[in-house]
Amino acid sequence: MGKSDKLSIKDVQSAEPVLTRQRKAVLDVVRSGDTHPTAAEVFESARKAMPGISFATVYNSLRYLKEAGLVREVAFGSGASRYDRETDRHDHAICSACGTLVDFDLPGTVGLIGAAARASRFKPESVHLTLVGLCPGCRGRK
Amino acid sequence: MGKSDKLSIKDVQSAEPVLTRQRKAVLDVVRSGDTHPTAAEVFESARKAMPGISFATVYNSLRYLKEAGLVREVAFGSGASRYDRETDRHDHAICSACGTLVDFDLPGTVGLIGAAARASRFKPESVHLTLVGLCPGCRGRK
DNA sequence: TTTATAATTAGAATAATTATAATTCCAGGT
DNA sequence: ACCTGGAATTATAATTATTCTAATTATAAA
Repeated sequence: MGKSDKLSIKDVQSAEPVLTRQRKAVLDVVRSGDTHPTAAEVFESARKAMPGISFATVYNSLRYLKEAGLVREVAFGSGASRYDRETDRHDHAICSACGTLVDFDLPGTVGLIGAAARASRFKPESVHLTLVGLCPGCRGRK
Repeated sequence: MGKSDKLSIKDVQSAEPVLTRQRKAVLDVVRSGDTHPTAAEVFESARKAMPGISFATVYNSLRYLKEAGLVREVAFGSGASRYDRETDRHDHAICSACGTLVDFDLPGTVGLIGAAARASRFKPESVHLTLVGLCPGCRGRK
């Protein structure tokens, strides 16, 4: 360690997320590719770009980025949480056979937010639909 | 194997779940009350009815009951999975402040299953909607 | 530069879950 | 009844996932 790496961040405004080098590296991993990596997978990839990064920093960064609205945490069934690049609102399909997680957008989902809020008495923030079924691969293999 | 072709009672009933005393105790815990207990909470409650039951049996039973379609596993955000009695299809609302998980049913959700299957190319099995927002309690407290 | 604040790191600690191996339970057959 | 085989249960160990702590380093402000 002991390498002095200064990052000058210009025009930082208090409302904007602070992207340190580590956080940027983590964000880049989540954004690259269309997978939904676990924290462990993010750690492994981030290490290639930044060998000194620690597991704790990956978790800290993921939490920070999640709170900043730059990534989304997706928990499905059992196992580790997965992280999704935050693009627009979207829905998820999960394969009941192999666990594959796929994004798709169903315009009709947002139309249910009002009814969902009324039925649950929650003040709504977001909605999404989850489809459980067989992915194309497992469907053929069956 | 050689002597008889007739099906045993066990074979005939193999499609039905085998509810041992322990599994019944676990099932009763999940069914009683309208909470969504974690495995640890199920263990604690099941112990009152059956002091000798072990944590491993609770996990084994929950997995068994889940595969038998008698309970459902719900993973939300981070922390432990929660278990839901399997009644009818329903949707979930999760409080972004305190983590409260509430069931509700939105008839419109099932209407989206076809479109969701088409968009994702999955063979559909089930759908459900998740609303994230503030529960009535947290809404007032804010 | 000095000071204050915040981020990063390594590793320990905790939480959640699954696996292993020994024992017990129970149904069916002799 | 006794024996036997397979499944279930148990206690415990092991694994996996996540969070916490304390020391260090970086950044921004004064």
